[in-house]
Amino acid sequence: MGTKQPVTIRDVAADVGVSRQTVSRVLNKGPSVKPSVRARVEESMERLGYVPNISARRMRGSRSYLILAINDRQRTYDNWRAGRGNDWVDQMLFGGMTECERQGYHLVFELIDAEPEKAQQQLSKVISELRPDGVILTPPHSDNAALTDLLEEFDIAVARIGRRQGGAYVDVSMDEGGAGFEAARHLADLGHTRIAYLAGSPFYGNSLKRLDGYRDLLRERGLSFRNNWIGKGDFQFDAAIEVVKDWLTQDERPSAIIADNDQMAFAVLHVANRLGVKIPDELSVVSFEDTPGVRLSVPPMTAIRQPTAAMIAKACSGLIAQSSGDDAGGKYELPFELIERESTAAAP
Amino acid sequence: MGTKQPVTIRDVAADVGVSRQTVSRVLNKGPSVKPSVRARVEESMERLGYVPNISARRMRGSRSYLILAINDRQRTYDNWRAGRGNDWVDQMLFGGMTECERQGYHLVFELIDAEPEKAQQQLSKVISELRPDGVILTPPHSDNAALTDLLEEFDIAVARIGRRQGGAYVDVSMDEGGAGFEAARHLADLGHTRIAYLAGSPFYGNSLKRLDGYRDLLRERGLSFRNNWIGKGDFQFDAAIEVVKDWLTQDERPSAIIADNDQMAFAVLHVANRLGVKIPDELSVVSFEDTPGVRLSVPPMTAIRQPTAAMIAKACSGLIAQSSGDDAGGKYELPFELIERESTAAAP
DNA sequence: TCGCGTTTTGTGACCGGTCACAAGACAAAT
DNA sequence: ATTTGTCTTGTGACCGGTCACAAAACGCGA
Repeated sequence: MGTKQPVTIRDVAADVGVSRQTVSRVLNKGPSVKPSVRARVEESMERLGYVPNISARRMRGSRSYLILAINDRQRTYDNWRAGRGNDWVDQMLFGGMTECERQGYHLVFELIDAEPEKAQQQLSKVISELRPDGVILTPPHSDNAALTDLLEEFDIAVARIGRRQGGAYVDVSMDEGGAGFEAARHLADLGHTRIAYLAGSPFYGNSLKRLDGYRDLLRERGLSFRNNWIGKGDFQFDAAIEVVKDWLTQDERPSAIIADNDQMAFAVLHVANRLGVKIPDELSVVSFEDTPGVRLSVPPMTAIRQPTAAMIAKACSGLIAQSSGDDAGGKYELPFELIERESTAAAP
Repeated sequence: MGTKQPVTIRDVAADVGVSRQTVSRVLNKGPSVKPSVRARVEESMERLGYVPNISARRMRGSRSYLILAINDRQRTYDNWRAGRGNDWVDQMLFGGMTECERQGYHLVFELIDAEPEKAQQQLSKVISELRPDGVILTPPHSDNAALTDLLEEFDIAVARIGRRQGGAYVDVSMDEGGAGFEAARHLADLGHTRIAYLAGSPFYGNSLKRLDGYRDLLRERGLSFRNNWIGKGDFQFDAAIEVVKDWLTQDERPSAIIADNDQMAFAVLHVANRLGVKIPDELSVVSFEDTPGVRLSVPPMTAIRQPTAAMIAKACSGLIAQSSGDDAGGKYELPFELIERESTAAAP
């Protein structure tokens, strides 16, 4: 019905009796404003309910107050279609939004295809339309050099989730090695000495880091390391099934298994159930991926939880700092969380 | 490194040898452009890689090409903190993004507190900053009249998810009555005659609609309706536990239970398991909420799935149409899906 | 009191589009 | 050939901020 007109910077200027520029300076916390004037302007902004128009600021100004978060279209589609219930986006939303809001920014999500050609084209379009101050790349886009190159051309700050090395980017990752170490330590503390490890892929850096962490713990505790207790599961349910079946039918079977992702952890549950091996009484399981699946399994699984919300929040604050001119890049490694549920217990 | 300059409307105009306005007209698919000129402009836009700057369009123009989707902050926080893995946001993201992209729009998510005072204030701020063409209100905000009033004042189109009645708004909901009917029919078709119903809240309209649907089916099939087989679960796990315990320990117990939400469906599983009642052999269960929890339960549950992605997509297209001037409002009721899993079987 | 450097404030142009309106082109009618 | 009406195209102002630069006010020593 009504057509409420928004309050502009001119309204405030007129109200206080100063120029637009002075109001603008107060707004941007610029220097060279007499404290008494600043106070009067701030009071007026508050009283009139002035809120700067983000589009106008973007125009002549150099900042757009927008952070763009890029997600993989296919994965989002799969989550939607299969109803797998990965809550990655929820976590991003909460972490990113909270931080952006705190700093007067807005977070915009976009879906981009993983296929390199399409990805570049789509990103290029969104960039031109929105001209965000920073872009957050999530896996698998974090690894796409064509995208970072493109963003560099446009002189837009970049944050990559799950990467550590290279470039003047804001890289936010989790301490994967520490997670491998911690998962194993949790089991060792429970008295386990026969700890097997269902590895993901040797081509995936983070997977190797976790495996190293596991090895370190074994060494530190003086536990024997057996090569055939490193299973090649390749992140697949089916492949893991075979490996676990093999392990559990040996004479001396492991008393605990660490799985590099949730699908393989499910495989452990599946085989154990079939073979009548009780979890956690006879076999403990730790997953490296805390998706809803492992939280709701029977029994609910002890898992390493990736600090997704915190990582996105860090990415946002890093990007905002960078586009404000201060620092450039920055590498952050955030702590994980080991969530104890009911799939781990004292060694039999 | 590089500082790639974006292509502007003037670049295209100069390239083709026409005025800015003509290019603008082609861009907006306006009338009164000679076909030959239109073609040349389009070719030039394509060749130069021209993409209109959304901020600039917003300035003088009346459209911002932004749709704002409002989510409840608390619920998002809970999902994050508890890791419950509700994939609502995933679904919204996929459905909304896809539709917006198709029409050259962008979707922006914001978190708003449910508390009326805060909600108004926060929404007002975001509106002033972003000036979106439309806002999607999701529960519980759909029911907040203060918000719709506010948006009307600003002359911004509104879409409400999960509402049906009143106002010149785009209302998108699910056929709740049909869902209640269908859940019961699925069971009746399996030969069940003793179907109990764990009701949610009598203060929640959709809850009542579903209950009515259930009643209709019973009447249509000539099945006996028993008042004490309508359980007051109030959407709570604990309350449902008591009701179900009572039902399953009676002489003549129900052979099937419909639960108004996933928490209560879990309660059924829990009690049945404790009492040694086998699901689905001795008792069938249908849930009204298809969250990851019920998909991953043991056994996975048959459930009514809300078409969240489709609802948001519809909301977006409705808002875009409305802000383009055509229609106003519009009430849409989208079909649900009954997903058969392993918690329902032929009556014993 | 004056001069000079520093701090504070103001002015006009501008960002990249769209709006309102005017002007030009062209075909049909007079 | 002139008029009239419609279709097509162009012009200048403008949206709401920020930039670059100029002007005014102030502080302080000579």
